[in-house]
Amino acid sequence: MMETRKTPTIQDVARSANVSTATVSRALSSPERVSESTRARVSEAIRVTGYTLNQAARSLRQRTAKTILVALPDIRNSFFSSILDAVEREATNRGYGVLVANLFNARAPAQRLQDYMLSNRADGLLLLDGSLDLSSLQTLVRPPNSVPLVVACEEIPNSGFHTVLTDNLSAAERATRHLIDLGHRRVAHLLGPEGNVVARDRLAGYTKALPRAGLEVQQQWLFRGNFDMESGFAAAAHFMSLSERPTAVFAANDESAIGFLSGLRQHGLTCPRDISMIGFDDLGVAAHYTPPLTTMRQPRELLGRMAAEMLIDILEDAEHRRGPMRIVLNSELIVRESTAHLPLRASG
Amino acid sequence: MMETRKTPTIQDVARSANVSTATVSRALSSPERVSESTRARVSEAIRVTGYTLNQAARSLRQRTAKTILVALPDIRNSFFSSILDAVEREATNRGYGVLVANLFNARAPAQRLQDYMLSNRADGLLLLDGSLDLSSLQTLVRPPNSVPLVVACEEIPNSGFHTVLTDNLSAAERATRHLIDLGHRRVAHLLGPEGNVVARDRLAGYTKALPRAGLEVQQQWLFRGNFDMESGFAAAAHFMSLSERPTAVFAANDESAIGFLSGLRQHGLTCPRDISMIGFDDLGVAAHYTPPLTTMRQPRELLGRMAAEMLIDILEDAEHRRGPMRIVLNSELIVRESTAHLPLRASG
DNA sequence: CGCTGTAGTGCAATCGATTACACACAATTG
DNA sequence: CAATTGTGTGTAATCGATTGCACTACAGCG
Repeated sequence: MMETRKTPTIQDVARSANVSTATVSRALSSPERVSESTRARVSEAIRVTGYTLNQAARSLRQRTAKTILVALPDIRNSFFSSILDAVEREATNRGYGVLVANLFNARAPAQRLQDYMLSNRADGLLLLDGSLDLSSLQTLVRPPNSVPLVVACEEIPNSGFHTVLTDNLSAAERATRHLIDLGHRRVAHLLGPEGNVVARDRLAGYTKALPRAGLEVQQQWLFRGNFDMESGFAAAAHFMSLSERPTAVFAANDESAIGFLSGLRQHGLTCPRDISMIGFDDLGVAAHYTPPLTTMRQPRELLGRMAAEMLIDILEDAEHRRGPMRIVLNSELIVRESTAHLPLRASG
Repeated sequence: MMETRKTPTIQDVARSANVSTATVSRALSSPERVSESTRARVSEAIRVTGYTLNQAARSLRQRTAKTILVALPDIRNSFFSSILDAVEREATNRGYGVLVANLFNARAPAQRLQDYMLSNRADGLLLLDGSLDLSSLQTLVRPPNSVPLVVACEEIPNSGFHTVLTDNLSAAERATRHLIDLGHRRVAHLLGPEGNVVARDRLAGYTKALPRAGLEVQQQWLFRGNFDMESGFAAAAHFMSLSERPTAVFAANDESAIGFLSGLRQHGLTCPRDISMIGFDDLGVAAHYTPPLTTMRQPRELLGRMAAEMLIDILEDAEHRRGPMRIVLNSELIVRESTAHLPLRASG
């Protein structure tokens, strides 16, 4: 057989098919420009030589890596890993690779992203973290760098970046109203991380729902949280120390809701007997928690897919002058067993 | 300022520093080979021009992508996303990018990996999935392809591949013994997916522990499972249909354990009052489940880190003739509240 | 002084694909 | 029939960095 000690190149294919390298290249990337018979010869030669494209060479010439960079605050977070999953699917379908950058505890996140993008390793950036410095992102996005960027899940205010997210404010309002509709009047909110835009919107939704029911926002019923179980767990201790305790809590996300319930359990309280709890996200575990968690389901798969679609559309359409795009997806109330009518409560 | 309409290249830097491109390149990759003063001039020129390396060009020349490919069965699975997290950390520290390939439901997984690897997009493959076809992997690993490969978490029997995993068999044995030590004599096992090596080892550990306590393996106490919550949930229904019910279950992983408990709850049974349950993995949610889950903790972060280390070590040491490496990490029993002494049970 | 060794640098080839341009030939048109 | 258009292919430049080889200058040595 062929005595190819090295990876076969397009040259080898050309030789084997008795055509020029230009023809081989064209047969690969624009088959319609090559005659039927030549195409067949090239295909056969590729088979015989076992040729595979050298992506580095193509990238160098075309200034395109066929790769997107997904930057996320924390891969371990089940919410983000679902998104990543959807993004990877869509990207793969469209022939793109997915490079991941975990920003959690990273030293200079913006710098890292910049290095990645400017070194031609990725063609576009999908940012799932709203906490980055606006000005360094703008440096990236504006000429001469002109990095294609889509922000998903989170949002960067006043940035004009393309964005895909869910209706956090209105969903939070609906979540809160769900509790109110069940008769609860003392409704607390377990906050997301300070400074986080999503957390801010969910708080805003909560804040908006209360007065509509004639209720007031009470500062001591805004529990500090951080989107993770530990912070929810800690908030439960705070809850216990309150003289006048809420009968329902709207948690900024499922993880913190679960942490909170876990903390409550330590103190002998049970959900929904002693307290109603609604979360946000509908993580996989929400349906199987004890009790199954009422929550606002975010369409994670859709969100990830649309974000990837948007970014790749931008990449493949060099003339994207259609202005900033913004897609808002709707969340859905999933009622399970962690919320109950107030009158149904046995006294604690 | 500089009227650079295009990304500055090493040529621009060379011109600005008044040296040759060769010198600039050396200043970047082997600074000790360049004089102090030149080095300073180059640094300054890089600053002035805003130069960033074109990774594609370097890859082409050096036949190195500075990237590893991580292939996993399902990113959404919290276990794998933790591993991915650790891998990403380690890779980043060592200057490598991480490309992810989600194999879940993928059409031709082996083919996809091969395409990735042979197209010079990644230098090495970190495989977190043991279900791939051995022969296609061997094609990849053996000359002339010679793709550096490390298998982690799972294992591919008789493959001779480098492997990092945990002591599944002995850990499963300890888990089972924990239940036995608590006085349980009717101990069931919620299986992992059929054909999965890890699941097989955990079953083997379970099978080994029983006779040591004078117990027999009962076929009807081996519940079908699939490492996910849904399968655990379904297994609970099967459990309920049993005439003689076990008093304790060792689940092949936490997810299925949670699904099982969730199913049990639907039937009015409570853990640990009616049944003791031990899981495997110690997912984040295990500590905050109701009840907090007793489980075998796998050192996920360590495992991910070591796997990445091993792979990158191999990549950077071309002469790795030291034979197949195999690292086995120990799992740790974490006792929480889902397991209880048999005598302490109130009758169901 | 002449010889050798070494540090520092430059020249130019190279990695493997893409693509602008040129060209040959066939088909179509006025 | 000449001119024009179109189709299919080849030649060679190009992308941007790395690196083998050659060279200079100077230090150390006998």
